[in-house]
Formats: sequence, structure tokens, C-alpha cells
Amino acid sequence: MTTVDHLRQVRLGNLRTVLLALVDRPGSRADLAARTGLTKATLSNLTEPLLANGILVEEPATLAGMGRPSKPLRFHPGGPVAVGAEINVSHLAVETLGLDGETIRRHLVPADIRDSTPDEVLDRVAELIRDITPARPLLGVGLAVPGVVHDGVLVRAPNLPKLVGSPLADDLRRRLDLDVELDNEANLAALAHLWPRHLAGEDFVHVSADVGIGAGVVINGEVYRGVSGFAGELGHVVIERDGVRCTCGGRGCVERYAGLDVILREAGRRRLDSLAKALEAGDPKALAAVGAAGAALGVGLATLMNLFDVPTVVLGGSYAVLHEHLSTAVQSEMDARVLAGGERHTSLVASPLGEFAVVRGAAGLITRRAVHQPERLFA
Amino acid sequence: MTTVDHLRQVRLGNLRTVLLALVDRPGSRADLAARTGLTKATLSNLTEPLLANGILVEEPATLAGMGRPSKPLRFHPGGPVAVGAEINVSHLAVETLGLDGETIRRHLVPADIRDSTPDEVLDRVAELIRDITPARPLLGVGLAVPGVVHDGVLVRAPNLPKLVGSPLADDLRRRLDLDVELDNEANLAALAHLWPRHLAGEDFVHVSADVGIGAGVVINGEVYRGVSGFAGELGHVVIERDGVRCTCGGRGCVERYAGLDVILREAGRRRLDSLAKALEAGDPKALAAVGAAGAALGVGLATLMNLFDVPTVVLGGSYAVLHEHLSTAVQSEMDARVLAGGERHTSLVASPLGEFAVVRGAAGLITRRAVHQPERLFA
DNA sequence: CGCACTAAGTTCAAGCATTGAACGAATGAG
DNA sequence: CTCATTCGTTCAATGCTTGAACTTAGTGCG
Repeated sequence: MTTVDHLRQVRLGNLRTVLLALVDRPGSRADLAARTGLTKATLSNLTEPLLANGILVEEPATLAGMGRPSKPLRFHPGGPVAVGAEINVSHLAVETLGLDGETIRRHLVPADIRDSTPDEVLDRVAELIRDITPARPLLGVGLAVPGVVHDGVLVRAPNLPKLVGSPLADDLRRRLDLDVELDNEANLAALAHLWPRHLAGEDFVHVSADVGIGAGVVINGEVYRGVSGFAGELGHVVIERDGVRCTCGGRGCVERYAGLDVILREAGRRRLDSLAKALEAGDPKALAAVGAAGAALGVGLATLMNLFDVPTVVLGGSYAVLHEHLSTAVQSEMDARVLAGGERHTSLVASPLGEFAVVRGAAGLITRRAVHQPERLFA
Repeated sequence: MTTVDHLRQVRLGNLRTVLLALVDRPGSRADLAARTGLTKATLSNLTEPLLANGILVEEPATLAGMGRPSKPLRFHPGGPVAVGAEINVSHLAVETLGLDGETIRRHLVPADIRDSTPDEVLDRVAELIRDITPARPLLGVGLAVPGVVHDGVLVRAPNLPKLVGSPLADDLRRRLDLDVELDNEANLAALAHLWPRHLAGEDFVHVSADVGIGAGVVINGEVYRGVSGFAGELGHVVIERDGVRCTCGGRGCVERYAGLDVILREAGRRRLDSLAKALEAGDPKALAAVGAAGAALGVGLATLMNLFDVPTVVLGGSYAVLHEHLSTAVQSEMDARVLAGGERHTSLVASPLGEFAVVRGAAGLITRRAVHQPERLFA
């Protein structure tokens, strides 16, 4: 590390600070200086290359009050964008996201890819991405998959066994000639509630269900990934040590009581929307199935909250759809079991992001990286 | 933040890097330069005030090989020291620790303080500290207590109700006229396995038992504290949703199956050493009690490991004493339940620190803070 | 004994990002 | 038209690391 490097680090750090302030909201140089604690001089200096490179634009001028009018800066409407993509058991989704946090376009297509080869899937994903990509510089692609990811490879995915082991990130990178970052859908869904806007505070768990149950834990505004990206395996938290056998080899895992497949089976339904209708109509079997799942989930979540010390739970994915009929049981188990030492209280909310949470998180991964490592913007 | 501040930050960061290298082992300026990536010039500059202030000493010279002999630098034998203190149900302990990581003196006295007032306890602690404090500058006191700590106050301590709510840190500070930092014993026991030397890798959970069960989770070389210092409440992880009632209001908490009180009761013993003797003698009742506790603990630990994605468990405190008879059952539950996706394997080890782990961690908290915030060394 | 060789540690001018104060620019109020 | 006010830019000063040159202090060999 040379001294020049040290100083460069300071500059990059300040650049990040400024960009973060701009993600929050646009502002003039003077305003940004006030918000970041830097001086006006530094702000002129830092924003100059951002304007020159088409990352920011200077708006005409704001005529308000006395003094010289300010010319607010904001992200350039033709500036770089990030792409998010999601591969899931029953659908594919793509989204483009600007640095300002606005969704540009999004697209979700049903698709049963359980029997497809990795090449077939990636071909379709690449096509979807090309279809929605605007004529603007591209920062890269975030790719979400339902399973454990390590080093750009899907290493474990009970529901997509055919994709396990392929270098998905590299293969998609080759197809598009773009940076591709592979990550787990649970982590990305959690990230979507955190970036570019905080939707559930600085600390929360995002829980969603397909066949498995994934939890993304957010602590201090960061997704907690654990040592090997394995963290948050809520599905295999034990709630009955001698309970039902689980595919993982253990017994009594939450997944065997609150997984979506279990809920549907117990309710005698085949698909989520049919279950939702039955609940709406007050079908007792459906209500009982969801209630039982909620209780089991609540026990598992209480354990998680006691270990991670997180106050908020966000129900996402299928759980968000079932939220209304699920949350009573979840909340009551949580209230009974989470240590209320001091002034703690647990809050339980449904995700506002709907079915696009994962793909938005995937795109957000890329815009976030660009803001945190501003040198990438000048490539 | 002025620019001067920025530059000062760079300097302090480099100072930290150098001190960390020295905690690892002594070395000449040239050696340190090589190890830290800084230049020899910077090292001369950085170490000059450390030598002037009696933090470091320059050793005579090492005559080895060709070239000008190097004069290794190490922490001054008369330099500042940290004090650790532990308040527990059945004993008090104190230890003094140098920046080099060497224990200077330690002392552990049995004491039943369950009925003592905070003032009585702190008087005794202050006396113990004065007894072992060497005639060297003092960096501060780390104070360990069995319970949840918030802002220098013990806010929850089922086993020491009389101390709850007193400003222990402030009261001890007043007695000694020293900085006092209060923390939870589980966190500090974990820290002791991490600082000043890594005894169990970069990522592990340290588990120990008294009446409750405390876990200190270490991720990436940092103690994970959670949002409000509550993290790692392994005792209230649920292993049987409809199991035994717990003081926390829930049911089936690990604590009710693997707590030390439960083990002793089931084994028909009153004290840990008596239990240990019975185990040695092969007493079936004792063996059964410990085996059952181990199984329950293993289930809870599997849940914790699936959530935190940590590969190693360190058994400390009473569990370390029982380790030989406990680990088989623990390990077998862990093996059965922890997701072995990919190449994961769980390892289970006994703490090498014995009964001084907590108090050593308490002192380590202070030396670590001094190294991480080197400006404190010049106060 | 002396000279070449090696490595440790020091000295010093150069380089760099931020700062703060001074300055120029653009508008509203009276 | 002039003053007050706020925005944005310019520029010398600051303080830290750097790298190269230099000094110091030994070893090895003839």
C-alpha cells in the first residue's frame, strides 16, 4: 500500500459517502456538503468526474428563496443500470434498476425448469435479459437462485438438482459479456428490503417459503452471510427433536411443518392461489393447515430471534401471500418464547415487495456494489 | 471531518496494524515493515512515539547473519496492563494482562455473593484488583458478569437478581478511578479464545453452562453481539415445542435439559467436582445424566450452527470439565443434524483455558481496545 | 588488517486529498 | 440600482506516506 493508495482510499470513501447521500435523495453541492459533512470545495471536486462521466446530471436550477439558486445533482437518467435475474422452480424473472433505485423494467414468466439443463435455462435467462435491457451502460447482472451458492457455483439446491455444480455465473457472463454475481434468493430478498431503501429498519429477518424455508438475516444494515454463505437455514431449525424425519437427515425440522409443500398438502390444494382462495372463503381445512404451519414457523423464528437478537420479522414470498392467515399463530409463538428482557418487542410485517422482491434484490446487489466501490463507475 | 482528521485516521490505522503485528510476535522495524506492507521509513516514524512513551522497548540487538544487526521491538515489560475481573455466583476472579498477551497475575476466590448487595460485591472486587495490580500504568478494567448487559448496567441476571439494575461499571470506576467496561461472561469467554491468540480458528461458538447456558458466537474474528447484546441465547433455543416449561415462559428450551442444575439433579449430585468424580468412577446415573444433557445440547447446537454457519464448537466452563463424557452425545446429534452441504464438517473441542477463560477475556477486552484505538495509549 | 558485501535504520523532497478562506456568480428584497 | 444571501470555484496550506539516497553496523574473505 503506497501513500497514494491511502489517499486514494480516502477519496473513494468520500465518493461513496456522496453517492449514498444521492441514493437517499438528490441535492445541490451545497446541500450534499451539509449532509455528508464534507466541504463545498471537496464536493465540487468529487462530483466533477461523476458529471463528466455521465453518472450524474446537473439540473437546470431551482429558483427558491434568496441567494444564488442551487443546481441540484442527481443520477443521470441515461446513466448506468444494473440487471437482476431470478431462476426459480416455477418461474424466471428479470428487472433493470437505476442507481437512483427506480425500477426501469421488469418481467416475470412462468416456467417449469425442473427438467431443463443449465444451458437451456441460461439461454432463456440471457434472452429475457436482452429483451428488457435499455440502451444504457450496464453495471452487471445479479443472479438469484434457490440454493446455497459458493464461488459462483450453485452447490446445493434440493429443488433444482440439475443446476447443481454448473458454473452458472461464468456461463451467463460468457453469454452476455457482463459481470455476473450469483447469490442465494433468501439473501437477495432480504437485501431488497434494505437497499436502496430501508423497508423494515436496520435489523430484521426476511423469511420466505418454497419447498424449503429461507431466511435472510440483516444486522446493522448488512446481510449476514455466515462463514460459507450458509447462514440462515431456518428450514432446518429443530422444533421437535423426535419429530418428523427430514431430508437433511435430522428430525423435527421447521421445514417439515411449515414448508409450502406441507401447507398445500395438509390443506388439500395443489397451488398457492387455490389455497389463497380457499382461505378467503373460510375453508376450515385450509385455515387449520395454515394455522399449524404458522405455529411451527413461530417456534422456529423465536429460536432464531433469541440467537440473532433481531427485533423484526418480514414475511415474504408465499408467506406474504398467506400473511393475513398466518401471522396470528406466528406472533403468538414468538411472543411466548422470545426473551422479552428489558424493553424488547417483536414485530411481524408482510413484505411490500410482492413477487419481485428476489429479482429486485439481485439487481440491487449490483447497484449497491457500484456505489460502495465507486471505482467501478469509471471503468 | 477535517482533512487533518483523515490523515490522522490513516496514521492511527497504521499504528493499529503495527501493534497487531507486535501482538502476534516481536520484530525489528525492517521485519515489521515486511509483515505490515508499510515502508521502513514509516515504521521508524510510527514506532518512535511508542518507544518514547514506554509502550515498546528496543532490545539490545540480534547478531544473526550478515548485514547490520536488527534491534527487535517488543512491548515494554514495564508498559501498560489491563485488568480483568469476574463476578459470578460462586466465585470472584481477577487477572492482569500485558499488551503482549502474557498473564501477569491471576486470582480466583470462592464466594457466595447471591445475597450480597452491589456495594459489598464491588468493594470485594476493588480490593482483589488492588491486591494484584502491578506498579505499571493501567489501561482499564474489563468486568464480566453472568447476564445481559446494556450500557454499563446489568439488565438481566436470573442468578444474581440483587445486582440487576445497578450501574456496576460506573460504581467500580468510581472506586478505582479507572475506565471500566462491563460485558457478558459468555461473550468474554468467547473473546478469550480469540484474543490475543486464536485458539479455535476465526469462526466458532463458545458454549458454557451454569444455571443458564451461554453461547458466544465468533464470526470472522469478531464476537457477534446482536442488536442489543442479547445474541447467542442458546439456553432458550427450543428443542421440543411441547416440552418442559421454562422460566422464560416458553417450553422445551435447551436449558431445561442441558443446564448444569439439571445435570446435577439428574445425577443426584450437588456439586460439579462430585459429579466429575462419579463419572470417573463410572457411576451409571451420572453417566446417563450427562449423556442425556449432551444429546439435548447437541440438538440445540445443531440449530445454532445451521443458523450461524459456524464450523467449530468450543466447550467451556463446566462443559469443559465434563467434556470427556459429554462430547460423544453432542457430536452425534450435531453430525446427524447439521447440514453437511458441500465439504462441511463440524468440530468439537474442549476449551484449553480452564476456569480463567472469562476473566482473561475481560482483561483481553481492554488490551484489545487499546490496540484497536492506539490513541488511548498516549493518554 | 582491510576491503567488499549485506542488511537495518534514517533523512528528505515529492506527491496527494482535503480544508478554509477568499472570491466570483446569480438571484431576491427594498 | 444596491444590498443581502446563498451557491459554487479557486488556491495556498496541511500533514502523512513514500522511495530513493544515505548512514550505520555488522560479516566474510583475502
